[in-house]
Amino acid sequence: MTEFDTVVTSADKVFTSLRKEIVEGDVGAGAKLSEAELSTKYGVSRAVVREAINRLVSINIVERKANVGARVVSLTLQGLVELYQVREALEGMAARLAAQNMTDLEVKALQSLIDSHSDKVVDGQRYYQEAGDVDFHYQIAKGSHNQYLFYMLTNSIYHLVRMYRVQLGMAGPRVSTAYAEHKHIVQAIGNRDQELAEMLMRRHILYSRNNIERKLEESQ
Amino acid sequence: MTEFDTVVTSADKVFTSLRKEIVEGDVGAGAKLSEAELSTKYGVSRAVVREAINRLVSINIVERKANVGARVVSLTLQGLVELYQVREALEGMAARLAAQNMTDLEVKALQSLIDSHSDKVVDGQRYYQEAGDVDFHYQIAKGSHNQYLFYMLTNSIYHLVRMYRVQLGMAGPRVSTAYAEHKHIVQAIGNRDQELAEMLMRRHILYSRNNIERKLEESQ
DNA sequence: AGGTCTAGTATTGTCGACAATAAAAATCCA
DNA sequence: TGGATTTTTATTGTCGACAATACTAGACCT
Repeated sequence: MTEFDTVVTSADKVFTSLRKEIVEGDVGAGAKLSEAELSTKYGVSRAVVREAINRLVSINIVERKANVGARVVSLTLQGLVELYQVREALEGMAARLAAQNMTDLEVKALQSLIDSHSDKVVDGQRYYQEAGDVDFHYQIAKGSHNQYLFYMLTNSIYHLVRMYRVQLGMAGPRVSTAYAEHKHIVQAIGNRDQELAEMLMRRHILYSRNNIERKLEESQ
Repeated sequence: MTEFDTVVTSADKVFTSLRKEIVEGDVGAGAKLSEAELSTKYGVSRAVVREAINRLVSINIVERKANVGARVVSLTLQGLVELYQVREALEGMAARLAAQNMTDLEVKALQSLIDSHSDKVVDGQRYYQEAGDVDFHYQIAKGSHNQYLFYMLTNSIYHLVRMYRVQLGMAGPRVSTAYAEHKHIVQAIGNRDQELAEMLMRRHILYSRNNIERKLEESQ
């Protein structure tokens, strides 16, 4: 009766569940994914586990070697750098397109989002929760009005980014300064300044990368 | 005995074959992919066809609806624009990174490539073959020394781009001016000018988009 | 006749079993 | 004893059959 009741197959469920476990670190980086094992764990046939794993491969969270098996990707400095370079390119474009294509209503929603999420104020500085950061980037990706771009960011890149952040224990260090950066980006978008919006977003991601990079280096 | 004899499974073969047929237009845009039909055609079980189709989905060449089936994506102006926006972002970054990371040897190879591929000279202008364009972009993607970025471009985006070009009959119009643009990009990379390399590459792709966009509009 | 409901059909989703491959263990030979 | 070779074992790749779902066509009601 509902208009868009998206059909969910069991492979979908296993895929979503596994993705969460991997991203949240319950299944560690580099861990092996045994088809037989998982099929008993989830109470489904190997075929659906296989399909779920293949989808994890397609979003670059898992690697598979023929006749050998699938492993969760391992976190490396090189991998982190590459990921953030791609992210910088794509989110920079997203910000540019958001400045161009967002409706006035969407801009307003973005502004109120950023205000509402600056909850805690300590020492005169506003502190973010991570959820705020996620929502912010999500809305801009959506505001690009580019489905393809939105799809790439939300289905693959954000999960990989979160995997790095979670497993390196980035609970919320840099979040204080992130707020100011977010605010400037929103201003640029509000002014329909595509050039500036892209530039600020790229800087923002670069800073974020430097921060997490430091963490990764000291943990090795 | 060979060092890297990559194992090829039958799903790989079906995937590669289907991808070619789709990109080259032998299987038209919007066409339905019946699992049963394809399994008899290729002489394999439905399972391997299914896996191949799933991989085509992950490349964004095919769409699948649960319990309904898979169809080749249809070519639309909107889709083209979105694709080229993503491409502009990624290849711009690739050019920037190439300027930063390519070895002197790689730069040399790129320069000689561009010279060798300017075969035909008509009316004092050099004309490209399409293969030259492909090789050019491929080498820059590789020269970024970013595996992740390289993977995205060569496994998904380039195929989609080619699909649009082939099915719209872009044999080789704009190729004359493309040569000059390529040459400038190579110069910027040779000078290790990241900023300029990125900017020129983005322009180059923008021009290319305008060209193909015109073609799509008049064909509808 | 128009629309709704029902039965039939075709296609996809899921399953368990078998075949093929690769890693591990055991054997053989210098 | 050390290293290559064979055998074993465990895991993935492939298959055909069955179950579940969505589209189609027909019956039924008002």
